[in-house]
Amino acid sequence: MVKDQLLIKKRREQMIKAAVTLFIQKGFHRTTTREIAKESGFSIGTLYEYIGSKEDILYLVCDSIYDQVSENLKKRLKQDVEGIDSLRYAIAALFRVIDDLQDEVLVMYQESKSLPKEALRYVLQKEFEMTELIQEVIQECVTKGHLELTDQEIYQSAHNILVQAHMWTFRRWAIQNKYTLDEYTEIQTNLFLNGLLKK
Amino acid sequence: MVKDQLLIKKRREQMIKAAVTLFIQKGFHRTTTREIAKESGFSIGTLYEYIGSKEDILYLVCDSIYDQVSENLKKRLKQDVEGIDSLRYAIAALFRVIDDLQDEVLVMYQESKSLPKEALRYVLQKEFEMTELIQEVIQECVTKGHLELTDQEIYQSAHNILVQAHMWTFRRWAIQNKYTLDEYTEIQTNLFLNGLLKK
Amino acid sequence: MVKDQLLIKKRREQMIKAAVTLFIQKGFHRTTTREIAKESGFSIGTLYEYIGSKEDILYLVCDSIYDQVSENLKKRLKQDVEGIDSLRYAIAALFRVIDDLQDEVLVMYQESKSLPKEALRYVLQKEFEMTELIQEVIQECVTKGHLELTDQEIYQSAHNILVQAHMWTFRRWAIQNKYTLDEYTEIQTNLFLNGLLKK
Amino acid sequence: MVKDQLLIKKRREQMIKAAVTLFIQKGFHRTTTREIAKESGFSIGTLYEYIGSKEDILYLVCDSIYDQVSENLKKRLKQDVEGIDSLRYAIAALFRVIDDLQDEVLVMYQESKSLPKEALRYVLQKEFEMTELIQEVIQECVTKGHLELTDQEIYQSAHNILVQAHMWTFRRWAIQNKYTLDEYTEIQTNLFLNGLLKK
DNA sequence: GATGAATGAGTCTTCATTCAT
DNA sequence: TATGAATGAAGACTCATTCAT
Repeated sequence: MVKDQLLIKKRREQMIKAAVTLFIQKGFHRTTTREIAKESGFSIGTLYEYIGSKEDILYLVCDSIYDQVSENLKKRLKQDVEGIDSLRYAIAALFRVIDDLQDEVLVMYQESKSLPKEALRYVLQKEFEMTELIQEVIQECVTKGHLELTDQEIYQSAHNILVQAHMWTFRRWAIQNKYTLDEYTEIQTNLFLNGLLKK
Repeated sequence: MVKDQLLIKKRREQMIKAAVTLFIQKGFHRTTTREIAKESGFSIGTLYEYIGSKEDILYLVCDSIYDQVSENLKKRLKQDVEGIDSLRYAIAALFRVIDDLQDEVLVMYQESKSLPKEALRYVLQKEFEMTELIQEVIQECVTKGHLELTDQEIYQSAHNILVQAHMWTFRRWAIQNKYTLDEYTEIQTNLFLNGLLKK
Repeated sequence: MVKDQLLIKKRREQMIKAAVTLFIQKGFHRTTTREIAKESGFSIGTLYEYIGSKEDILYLVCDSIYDQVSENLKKRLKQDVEGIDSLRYAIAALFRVIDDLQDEVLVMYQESKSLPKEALRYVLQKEFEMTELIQEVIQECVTKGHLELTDQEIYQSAHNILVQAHMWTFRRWAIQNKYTLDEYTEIQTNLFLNGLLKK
Repeated sequence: MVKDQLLIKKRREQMIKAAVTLFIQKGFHRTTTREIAKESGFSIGTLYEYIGSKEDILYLVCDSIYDQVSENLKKRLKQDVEGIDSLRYAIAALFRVIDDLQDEVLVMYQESKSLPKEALRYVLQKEFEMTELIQEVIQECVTKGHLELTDQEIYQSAHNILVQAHMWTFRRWAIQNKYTLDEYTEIQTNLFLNGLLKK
């Protein structure tokens, strides 16, 4: 196996990019390691200098996607917004991040089940942490008195919002030709908030 | 190919049952036709008397699941409930149906993407029709003045409800150990309705 | 896997014959499963209907050779010969059997080390049993008073005789162009016996 | 390719040592060049500065083992022993040398067949020369009248003795847990000589 | 002289599908 | 109708060897 850490990083990025492209087109199982190597720009031998098995690629892909989503989301959440708008803003931010990484997210949604058990657990953990980011924003709104929700409702709302973000990709056939991302964001935010605002 | 229609039906049901069991355990791609034949109780030769290719099995499975969900849901929706409760009732019914067919729904969620294009279109069409069932219930509430929603909101709400039903299965790792189906139903219904009721 | 036991036996015999031919020529590791299939007269797919892995073939080969050697030897040992001649006869019989199965024995000598652990143990056990056959003949001569040997000497003599039989194959480059099997048998018998006869 | 002869010698010795260790553990074919390089303490690139192909390593190993055995044996044979004892002594010396280089000898026994033809011939030549060393000792005993043997018997006896020495390694599973090297030496010497001494 | 990243031919093995019985 | 033996294309992965630095 190759030693140069920088090279490893570079090559793996090449692989991940190639893999996402191919997984989108044909799914994980129908994509061959040779195809990934070719799309990555190197030989099958070289591919295996950087991974141990085909499943490793799927893992790298999932891991990288989470990191990207997470990083981008955190970057956006830093903005200083107050009150109920902080939640509005968070939802919009999340939706936008997912929209930007649409293909990647879709791949992860469809293929992560093929991960070996241990890796799957790890990936689910990341999904959990992402949900918590949203949960915290909601919690803050509740704490500050802008929303009135039970703990269970907070927890479930966070999951709902995340799934609604993912929905934008995995149900694109039903949604994306109906409205733009901005419209979608507004509709979902309204549906969600109108019921939660104190009356 | 076999001609006796009754036999065809019987054999296909055997296959579908076997396939669902196996797809749940190992996914479509990791399940072999031989395994399906064995689990079905007949030989690989016989299997191919009733299907043309492995993908046909996946199609049969998906088709059958939709029919079951659809049929069960329609049965439940027949109940005569009035006003906003009709929607409450519809949500509960949907959630219950999905819960009953949990494994099947999960398989469809995870594997339908492997369907050949034509078959996928057909299956999505069924998903559409299912959404319309919910949409109609919402629409009725709006028409009758129990809810105030734009057309887009109606459309999106129907999708949301359906996805929330599916969520109960594909996010079970995060939800099913938190609350029972009844609790889940109540939480989701509250979150949804409290915002939609006229104030 | 194929069910018809008779067919399994037949196919495996084909495989074993093909494998011995090839292993002799190029050794186990340099022989591919495809070559074995081809030489056996069927496709690679069919080959794997009758074995689980390449190592299985080696095991089948070794097992079969032992059975052949053993069977042939036992057949020959049945002859009714008395006194010290029973030993002379046994040695000659053993040498002849090994000579008949020269290639097979050589393969086993050179390749059995590549057997997976468990299989190796099993094969060594068979080698042991074969040695015991010789040991018994010697023992009988001692018991009857034709030879005077300690237990250790009996044990070691049996091993020596067996190795001398194998030697005829694995040292053929030094021996077989010097004398015929009959001559070899006589020389070895003399060298061995002349020292053991009571003086 | 490197030119410094001293360095070549040093590097090759490192390689041989590493290779023997690994060949013992896993055999020639299952050992990779990378592993040999690593165990040798240098890179795969460096390895190929000192050899042309993997087979070269096997050749170096075999050649080196013969040289060691041969050298050690000759050293021991120098002792001044007279009469039949010279043969006793030679046998003991040979057995001891082989015992000292047990692993190496075993490797050679099991793997030399994988040598390319030309190299194999060369190695067999060395084996021949080694046999001749023993042959000479026996011949001397015959010439001096201590033993009475035909030429063929002399030739074969030398081979027998050598194979008995090797047997100590390749049949260790049956012998080494029965008696010590000294006991083994005594048994074999007795079995051999008692028949050859003039009566 | 030493390094180690890159290569790709070659290997074992799987599995959907066919077809004679 | 049912069976299951036969097929071979295709896939994951290995490893001896090269060569630019």
